Amino acid sequence: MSTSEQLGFRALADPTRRDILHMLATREMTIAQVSENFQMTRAAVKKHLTILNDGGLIHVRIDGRTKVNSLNTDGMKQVLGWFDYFNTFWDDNLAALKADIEKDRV
Amino acid sequence: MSTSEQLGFRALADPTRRDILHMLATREMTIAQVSENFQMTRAAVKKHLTILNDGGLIHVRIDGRTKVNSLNTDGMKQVLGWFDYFNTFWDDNLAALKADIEKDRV
DNA sequence: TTGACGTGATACCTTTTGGTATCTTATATG
DNA sequence: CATATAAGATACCAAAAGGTATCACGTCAA
Repeated sequence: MSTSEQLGFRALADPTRRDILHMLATREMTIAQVSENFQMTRAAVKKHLTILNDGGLIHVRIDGRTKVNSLNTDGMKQVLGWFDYFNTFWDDNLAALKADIEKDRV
Repeated sequence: MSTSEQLGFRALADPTRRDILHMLATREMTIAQVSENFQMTRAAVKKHLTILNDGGLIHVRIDGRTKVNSLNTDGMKQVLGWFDYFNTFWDDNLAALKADIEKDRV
């Protein structure tokens, strides 16, 4: 049952990567800009960004010698899609919450 | 700053644990029953169930010498709540949609 | 009570993960 | 061109994750 959200969930497992996603929600950032917000080295941040990209949660745009990272909302939705399975069994509150999170119906 | 979903995301990172959650969506199961669905040993399954319990994603009920595992929908909702942060940025019209959901149960 | 059975706990092993340090490559800019 | 700068690549390390094997504990049934 290898699914597309496989690497997405792995990417979300680390708190640093979840923080990065929250940062990218407000603005797109280069690797250097993201690194400024953490105490780890730029190489470590780069690893996290690679994992986020592998999970389809961010999009990378090349701009000269810089790379601009932005949130990939489609990837986030795919991860959220995993929770669809439970809709049949859960109460209406969850369906409402999930609909609230997704900006439009898949 | 909420870190309540911290262990929840870690628990969801493993595909075996996600499969277990899908199983528990339909019915509650003992450790032995869950183990029947995987190739790994019962001890390994027990480890996964412990991690799921630490993440607040399942609930364990003691019944004599057996332990019955069931889905903890509240824990799942807490994980889903992490995605709520993005609502402000994903869609400007979300506020209206949110109001519709709360009012009319769309 | 005696034993079987369901589960818990521990030791141990291998692979993965998260991190640093270092070197190389590519691109602006003087 | 020369040089500083942004990012990629690799080697390496410690810790965590995922697994097995094994033994101990509690509970049910004969």
